[in-house]
Order: sequence, then C-alpha cells, then structure tokens
Amino acid sequence: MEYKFNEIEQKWQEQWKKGKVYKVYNDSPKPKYYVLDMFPYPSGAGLHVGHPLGYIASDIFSRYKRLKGFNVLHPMGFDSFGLPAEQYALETGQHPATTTEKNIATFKAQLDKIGFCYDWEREVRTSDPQYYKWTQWIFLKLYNSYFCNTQQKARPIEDLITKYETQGNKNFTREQWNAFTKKEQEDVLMNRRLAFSKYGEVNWCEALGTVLANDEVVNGVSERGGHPVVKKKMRQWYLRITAYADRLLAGLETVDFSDSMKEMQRNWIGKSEGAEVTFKVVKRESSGVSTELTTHHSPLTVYTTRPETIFGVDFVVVAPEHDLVNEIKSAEQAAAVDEYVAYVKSRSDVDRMAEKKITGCFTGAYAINPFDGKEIPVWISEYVLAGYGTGAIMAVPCGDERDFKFAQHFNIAITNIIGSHYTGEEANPTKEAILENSGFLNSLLMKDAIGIAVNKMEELGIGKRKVNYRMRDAGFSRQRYWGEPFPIVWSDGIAIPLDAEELPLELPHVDTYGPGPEGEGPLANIKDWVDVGRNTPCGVFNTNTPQGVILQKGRRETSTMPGYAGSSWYFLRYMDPNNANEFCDRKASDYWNQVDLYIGGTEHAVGHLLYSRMWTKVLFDLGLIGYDEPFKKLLNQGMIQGSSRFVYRVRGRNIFISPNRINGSITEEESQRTGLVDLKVEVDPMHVDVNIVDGVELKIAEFKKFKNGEYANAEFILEDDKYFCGVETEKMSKSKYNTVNPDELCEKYGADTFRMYEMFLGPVEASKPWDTKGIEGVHRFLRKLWRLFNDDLKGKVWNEEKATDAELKVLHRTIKKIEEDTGRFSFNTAVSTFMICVNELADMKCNKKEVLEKLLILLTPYAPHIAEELWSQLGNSGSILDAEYPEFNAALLVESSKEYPVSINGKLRTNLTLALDIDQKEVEELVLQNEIVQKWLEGNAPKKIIFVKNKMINVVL
RNA sequence: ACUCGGGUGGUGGAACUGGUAGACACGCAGGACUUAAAAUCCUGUUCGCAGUAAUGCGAGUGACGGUUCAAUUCCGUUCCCGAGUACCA
Repeated sequence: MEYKFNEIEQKWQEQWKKGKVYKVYNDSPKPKYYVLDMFPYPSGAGLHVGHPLGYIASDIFSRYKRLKGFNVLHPMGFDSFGLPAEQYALETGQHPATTTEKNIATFKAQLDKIGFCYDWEREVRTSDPQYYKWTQWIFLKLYNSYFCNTQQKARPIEDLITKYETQGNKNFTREQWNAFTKKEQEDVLMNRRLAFSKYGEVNWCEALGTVLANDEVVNGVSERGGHPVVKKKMRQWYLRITAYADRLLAGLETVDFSDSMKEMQRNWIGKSEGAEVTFKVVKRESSGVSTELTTHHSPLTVYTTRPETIFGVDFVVVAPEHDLVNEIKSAEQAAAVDEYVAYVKSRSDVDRMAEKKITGCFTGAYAINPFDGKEIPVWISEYVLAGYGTGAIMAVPCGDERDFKFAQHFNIAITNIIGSHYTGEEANPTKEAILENSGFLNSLLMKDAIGIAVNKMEELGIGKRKVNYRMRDAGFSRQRYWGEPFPIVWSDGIAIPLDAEELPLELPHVDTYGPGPEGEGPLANIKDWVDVGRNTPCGVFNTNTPQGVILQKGRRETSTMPGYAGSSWYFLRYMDPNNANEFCDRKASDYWNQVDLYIGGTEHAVGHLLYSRMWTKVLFDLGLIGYDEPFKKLLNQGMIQGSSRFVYRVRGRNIFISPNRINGSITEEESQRTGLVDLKVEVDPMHVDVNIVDGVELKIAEFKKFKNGEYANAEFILEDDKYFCGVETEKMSKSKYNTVNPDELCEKYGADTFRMYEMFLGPVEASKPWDTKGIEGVHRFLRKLWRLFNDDLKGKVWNEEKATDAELKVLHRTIKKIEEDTGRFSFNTAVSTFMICVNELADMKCNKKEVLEKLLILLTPYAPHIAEELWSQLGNSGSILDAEYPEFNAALLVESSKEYPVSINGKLRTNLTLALDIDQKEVEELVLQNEIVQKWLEGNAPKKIIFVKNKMINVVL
C-alpha cells in the first residue's frame, strides 16, 4: 500500500469537519490555553507560502497543548475592513462586502487544505455588523470615559461631571461650571474623554479631493496619481493613548515579548524626563525701545532634559508655528520672520528630510536667563518641532550637536561650561564633565547637577520637573467608506453618542465610493443618512435644566473608524463570538483570560499591539475584563521572501542568453539560428515565473507557454545545453512572478509535507527566502515513516511484538527531544528529530506497534493527517487528537558506562570508557594510566584534571 | 545618526546554561537494484597538506585582540547585512 497523501488528507479533513473535532467549549475541567494568530486581511490575491508560516507554528503548538491535556482555544477570523476592498470598489463598483465575502471564502478553503484545527464556529469578521456593533459599543465606552490622573486609570465620564458639579476644578468653580452652557461644558469634557474629537492636521490631497493616510503619502505626493499633498486642519477623532503611556511602558515588564519588540514600543512611546524652564522675554527695537512681554505670566517655556546646562544657553529656539512668534517678533525683524514662517510652511516633511539645511531667523526678542540675567537671542527654526515638549528649546551649543551647528552657521558665540571636554570642534553631549562658568553649579559633576538645578528652579518658581512622551494621541477617523461608522451625531457642535440599543449603526449603501465634499468621507454623500432628527434628553448635559425631551436636528459623523479599531479587541470576541447581548461574557473572558501565545509579524509592533494593549487596559479599568495585558507571550514569525528568477533578453529581440554566456563568444550554429553576430549585446533582465524554473534551470518547454505563449518562438543561447536563471531575493508578489501557492504544494506533496517543510526551513522567527527545492527531503521522510507501517507490495508490515531496549531508547530519546523542541518553539529542530528517529527505526527494522504508536502521537501536531491515518490503521478507534501524550522514561536512557572524550588543554586526544558512578579520584587515576595521555604528558604531572558535566575530561598541562 | 537583531560548508540551517563545530536536509559525486526510467537503498561530501589506504597533521564559526584548562557562545575594537526610528531638545 502506497502513501496516497491526497486521499488520506481529504478523508481526514472531511471526518474532522463532520465529527466537529475542533469545537471548543468554554467549560472544561482541563486547564485552558489560548493560542492566537494575528488574523489576516482577506486580500484578493489569496494566500502565498509566506502567510501560513505563523499559522502552522500556532497550529502545531495548539495541537501539542491539546495532547498535553489542555483545553485549547485556537481561533481564526478576518480583519475584513480595509482599503484594498474599497479601492477595488472604486474601480469596479463592486460592493466591498461582496468582494470581501468572496475573498474570505478563498482564504478559508486554502487554510482548510493545510489542515488547521480552527473552530470555525468561532470565526469573527470585523466587517460583520454583529461584530462591529461591539466595536462601536467599546468606542462609546472610550468616549464616555476619562483618564483619572490621581488613580491613573479610566473612569466613567459621569464621575468627572459629578466632580465638576460639586467641586469644580482648578480652572473653574462649581458655580461657574453649572453656569456654563451645554456647549461649554461639552468642550471641557471633550478635553478629557479617551475617545475625543479636535481639529487636527490631516494629509489633504486637493487633486483627489480626499484625505490620505500617512502611508498613502510617498515623498510628499499621493501614492496613487502622484498629486501634491498638504497639511489641512480638520475635525478628527483621536484616542487618548498618551494618557496610558506610563502604563503601556510598565506593562511591558510583565509580558513575554522579544527584546526588540519591547524596544520598538519603548522608542515609540519615547518617554523622556526633564524640566520645563521659563524665560522672561524682552523685545528690542533698533530705535532703542524695548518692551518686556507681560501678556502671559510665563512668556516663554522651554523643555529640556539637561537643566544643569542652563548657564550654557546661548540662544533660545522657538518652533516657527509657535503661537508666541507673532507676539515676540520685533518690528524690524517682522518681515524676515514672516518670510521664514511662510518658507517653512511651504516645505513638506519630506523636503525637510531630503535636505537637512540649517535654516532659521532671529526674532528680535531676547530671553533672560533666570539665573544670571544674561540676555540671549530668541530664534525660530524648523529644527524645533511645534508638537513636542513646549515647542521651544534652550540651545546649549557646547553640548548639543544640532545647537552647535546652528550656532556655527549663524555665528552665535558659544559658552563653554564643560572645560576641556569641549574642544570647539564639535559639541560633546557628555554628562561626565565638571561644570564651569555655571554659577551655583560650578565644580559639580553634570549628572549630579541635574537634580540640584531642577530643585533650585522649582524653589524659585522658574521651572519644574516634566516628563514628555514622543507618542501622540492616535488619529481615529478616516474619510473612508469601508470601516465602522461612528455612533455619533453632531448637533450644535456637540457630539451626541447613540444609545447602546441603537447599535449597530450599520454602514449605509452608497452609490459612489468616491470622497464626499470638503474632505469628508463617502458617507457624507448620503444626505438621507447624514441628516437625522433625534430625540435627545437635554438634561444629560446640564442637570440644572428641567428634564424633558426635545426634538433636535443632528448630523451624523461621516468618517469611519480606522483599520485598527476592529483588531484592537478581536481576541476577546473569539471567547464568546455569538453573544448578542455583550461584547464578551465576563465569565468567558475570565475563563480564557490572556492570550497565552500570540503569533504574528513584527510589522504591527507599534500599531496594532499598542492599540490593543491600550483597549485592554481601558476595558480592565472599567471593570469589563479581569486583566490589563492582552498577550502573555508574543512570538514573531519572520517574513518569507520571494526568490525571484530572471531571464536575460536581448534588447528588442526574442532571444534569451544564459547569464554566463553574455559577452562571451558565439558558435556558428547559434549565430545562424539567432542571427546574432556576437554576444556583446544589451540584455534586459526579466522576471520569470519561479514555478517554471527548476532550481536555477529554466524549463524551456514551460517557458514557451509563459505569458500565453509570448515566447513560444524564442531562441536561446544556452550553456551546457541549459538555461540558468539569475536569482534575487525580493518581496513575494504576483508582479514579480515569485509567488508560490500553498495549494499547489499541498496537491503535489500533501499538506503534512508542506507543514513540516515550512517548519524545517528554519526558525519561525527568521526571515528567509522561499525555496521549494528541499521539500523532497521532508516528503521522503513521511514516505519512510509510512513504510514502517506499510510495504508498497506486501501491505501491512507493523506488528505487535515486544520492543527491545534499544528500540525503546530511540523512542524515549525522541519523546524527550520533541518535547524540548516544541516547548521552546524550535519546530525546525523538532522536524530533524523526527527524521533521525525514523531513520534509526528503519535501520533497526523496527515495525513494532508499541514504538510506532507513541511516535505517531508525537508527530500529530506536525503532520496530523498521516498521524491520524496510521493511528486508525493500528486499530485505534478514536481520533489521535485525544490520545494520551507519551511519557518520557528517563530510566531507559541511563547507561552503565559511557565513553568520554579526553582532551589535553582543550584539544581532543582520545576517548576513555568509564563506569557512570565513578568519582573524581578514580577518573584522575584512569586518565593518567592512559597511553596517549602519558605520551602527551611526557612524564610531567598535569596541573589538574577536569571532569566536566559528566560529558568530557580535560587534562590541563 | 541612533536603537535592536544577525554574520557558521556549495545551500537552508544544528550546536538549549562556554565543553568532540557543521546535527538534519538540499545539492553534488560515486555505487547497488533495473532492459531502462522512476522509486528505494548504500557510500562520500568544511578547507589545506601527507598517504595506495584505514588514517594522520594543521587551519577553521566576518576581522583583530582579550578572559578561560576550554569560546560559534562571554568582554573590547572593527567591518558587513537586516529591521525599526528619525531633527523628540
């Protein structure tokens, strides 16, 4: 009987489906384990071999955990809102829901072919109204919550309202609050809500009449069409993720992410500790008139991480967009300042990055150093960013590279406060110098002086400690169609949330997916949908108003939520996917708790992973779930790149030259056949489908059919009668003809081979180019395994004889190794372990059920179909999924004596067989008696003899 | 520029806390079976030198140096590749 993998796999996939063997229950006496994959966006292109890498790894681990006695949740779903479907709709008029539906069906069929153990009854789709109902619901929770700074957690906004009504706050009294209009109250509250709306800058493309996401803007122009993009202020929704900066940072200590992943998140959050320092400012005119600016009580505040360098400040730089610029510019400098500000406005981010010119403009104002009264010029320059810190800095050229260059460029005198550490050639950012020219800080070590300087500033009321974050609040609205609509109605400038009963607010039908007016999204085109009359209890905003219900005209929010909205909480929905009354039953989320193992790519390091961590924290704060970190362990799978193949075509001709022949000599026959005189010709490299190349050798017959026979009449200049292709590693993509379809591999070698080969390729975390060549090796292994049970001619060969110790030893060594390898996600070495085991059993001609049965259980997670088939052939009735995981017998591996390598000064010289229970003294004697050791010793006594870890012996001369 | 990864045969990659570097597989070479092919099996395969041979000697994990009886592994310097961030004061 042969190994007919196609039949076997189809048979078992059907049986598993019929028997619902992957159905997961929320109650079980077993301990739980939650394995999650980052769910895919169902693109039209379908899966290529790069996608399933992580899914295979998680599937193996889920099955392994199940065998080890856990109740395992391993779900799959689709992140089905997103731009490509909308773009496709724009081009073809097909509704995104239709194409999405179709794509999902393709994905599911492909996934099922590989034999994953998903419980499809738990599938979630972010674009399903029954799902996004709860995305909207959580959004309303975010909207109706604020971050309490004293408790460092989210609380219902009502708590804040109550506080304002009874105590007021530092800006207004209780009486003032109660006298505010509803709009004024709402504006105050909006500044505290976790989901809030404000005017913010967006990338506006006039030509396309739409707002673009950052990644749709390339080099200052739109990715599609290449139209110019400018910054425009529009009302936008945001998530107050900055409020959670500290907790997001602290939470990293409690989760098992890779160091680089944690580092990326830390960098993104960008916490820095420093101080805000206030400078008085005087404006000087050439007429001699000078005015001290008193319009603000703190006219100019800068942020610095190096307050101890305060005596080294030679100028102050303010961001050109800073509010103060207009106020402080002198009459004389006004024109220059305006011109500079206009110049900066004209420059896109990309311009700035492309040419880092030193630019700036003096304002005519001077800041007064609060300690020594020195007057220092105030400049504006684009190198200071309006959005970070206070938008103004104190420049210390002797210690900061950028300040130094600026000072040099504009000839500003530099004060040296670090003595010999500063050479005048370049800035030195050391903290180890002794301060000079620094008033009361003189002769202090810089890092010690930091605290002293801030203390003094706080004492004098001219500065205070301040922590800043690089992270910004996350933009939460998109001017798009294919996303969750906001459950918000605007009325008189007030955002009114829908009631929970009104959810889901479903996406309405649109006739066009093009942008709406004024940069609004497509939804703005549907007047009937946008304009609503709403019954709104007017007392919600002001308890002093008499209760009552009035009819209020409103206008719906027309933007939709971004892609990450639905993916920020999907791991919770899997726990209780069909709950119509709650986003997730608390019992279910308490049971499944955190995701024990989360597998996905690094590309979501600072997006999805931060947002979902924040949402989890908010839900935790509001008491809706019982933990505040969603993912206990994160495993990052590497990217599988494509390995592209190239052929080289003679320019303008249908002739292809094998690379090594280019510029070489041509034979008479070739010359006649092709009409070429020599091979010193211009060639163009051209992508050729990797599937018609065997290694690097082009399959010429198939190439002639490539691109519908475009090259049917091509001529070739070969080497050794073969055409060798050029190779390059690139991203896998259809247009590069380097994609390999998993379906075809499953068809040709079987899903089990495919699964094991993907793992065998290397560590899951590593990125590597795909190469189909080695797959034969894995396939051979499975066939060899099959032959331990069945002979192609004789049929069944397995038997029920008793296994020998040697055979059991092979088995138990394998059990031990597989458990270690699987446990530390080293799936590639596990595959090798299986190969070694099967090779050894085959060598021993061991066909014994006793051994083979256990081996099958070990193999189940990796190659479930063949394991299940052989398991049933052995006469077992149930599914191998519920088999008992074999226990490793350590006693079997113990030997009575062992051969130890003996090295002299670390260099291997001989071997020595010793009994196991031998002690150090006996070892020494036996080693000294050894001939070869004696030869090396030449009569000298060794310094010492080291018996290392029961593994080897080293003699030190 | 900064931060984090990583450099091991012709190739993908093993070597878990320092302990016989190159497991396993691909490829390649040779052989067996076969009329032939496929399939299968066996042998060899880091490099250099010596030998008919079994084998022996030496070098070897990007480069240089250090710690150690012993370094792919730890430390320092340096080069290269990948990822992320980018004027964050």
